[in-house]
Amino acid sequence: MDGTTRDSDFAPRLIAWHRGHGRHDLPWQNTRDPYRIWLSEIMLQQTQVDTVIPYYARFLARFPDLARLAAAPVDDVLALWSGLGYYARARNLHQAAQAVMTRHDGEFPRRAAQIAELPGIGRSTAAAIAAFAFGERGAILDGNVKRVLCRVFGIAGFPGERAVEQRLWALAEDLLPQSEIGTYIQAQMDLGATLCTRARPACGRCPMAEICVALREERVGELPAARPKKAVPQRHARVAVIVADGAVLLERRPPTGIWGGLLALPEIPEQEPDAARWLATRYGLSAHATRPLAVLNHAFTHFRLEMTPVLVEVAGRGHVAADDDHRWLALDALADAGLPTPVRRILGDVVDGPKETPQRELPL
DNA sequence: CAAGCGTGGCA
DNA sequence: TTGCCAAGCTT
Repeated sequence: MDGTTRDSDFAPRLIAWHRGHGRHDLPWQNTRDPYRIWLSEIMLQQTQVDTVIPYYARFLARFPDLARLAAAPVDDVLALWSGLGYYARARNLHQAAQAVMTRHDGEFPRRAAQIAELPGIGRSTAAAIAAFAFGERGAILDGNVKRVLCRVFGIAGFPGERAVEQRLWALAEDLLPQSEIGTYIQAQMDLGATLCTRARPACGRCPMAEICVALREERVGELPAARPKKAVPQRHARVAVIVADGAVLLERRPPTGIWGGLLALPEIPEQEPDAARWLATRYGLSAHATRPLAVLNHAFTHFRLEMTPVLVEVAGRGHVAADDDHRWLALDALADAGLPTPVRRILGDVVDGPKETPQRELPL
């Protein structure tokens, strides 16, 4: 080696490595069905393979093809997405399916440029779908590729920053092989996910070891540069678990913001100390018992939330209608609803009793 | 164009 | 316990 990393070395090394060491049996591989490939790419956005696998199987069992997805109520789609996070992905997936039915006559578009016009599909995801399903030559730039390129080519700066990202896109385009594009793209993801991992990468087994700038300069631990630190705000919410006839009252979240469009527990305003009075004013229901439930802390990427649930038992459902934004959900049917994870946990505790936490016996 | 958007795993 | 971030997109 002359000490320089040549672009022309990159793709051949990667493709050769992939034959013996890549992943070939993931549930969304060995198909050219754009629907299955698309679904996998959306679920895998900011989400790791092991997390996605069970969701992917359940989703396909319920929605085996694009037409059935398009025809389903969005609540059914959200129910299958419940727990996976980034729920805009599910809403966009559903809208995109309907767009393919109406604007493309049910035929999934074949060109990356057209694919990228569908909601929830950006440049990288469009290129991946076009490559896997139709063999179109195009670059992707996901977290795996960014990490590998930053290390192999010694690129400093936070990859989320515009200038660095533009440089990475240009590099990714330059590195594209002329053929075997699907294999190449999968190989990039596999290398990043299995060897060139964020923590403790397996440089000893890496096909890029001989040409990797970060390895040669002992900067593997520094590249890619970390995201700039930011203070994470702490928020609080008091929520009502209103139970009547074995069902709990859920309220739809606004379309934008956290858990947008999902069903969740109604929030008791901060300035209203009396839960029972709030219940009467807000819903015309009268509580015959209220009791506090276990406080739950939930961490998001960009803030922390302390949820204080209050159990409110009411004699009947009163005049609270099950309109589009309100539903009485049977407590034995939690699995069927699109609920955020902390809400699912709180309701699970109401049904099963709170998880036993090891504690000393209290002296009497 | 930087911020908003979930959840779980791992150090 | 806390911090960090993973097969990104939208606004």
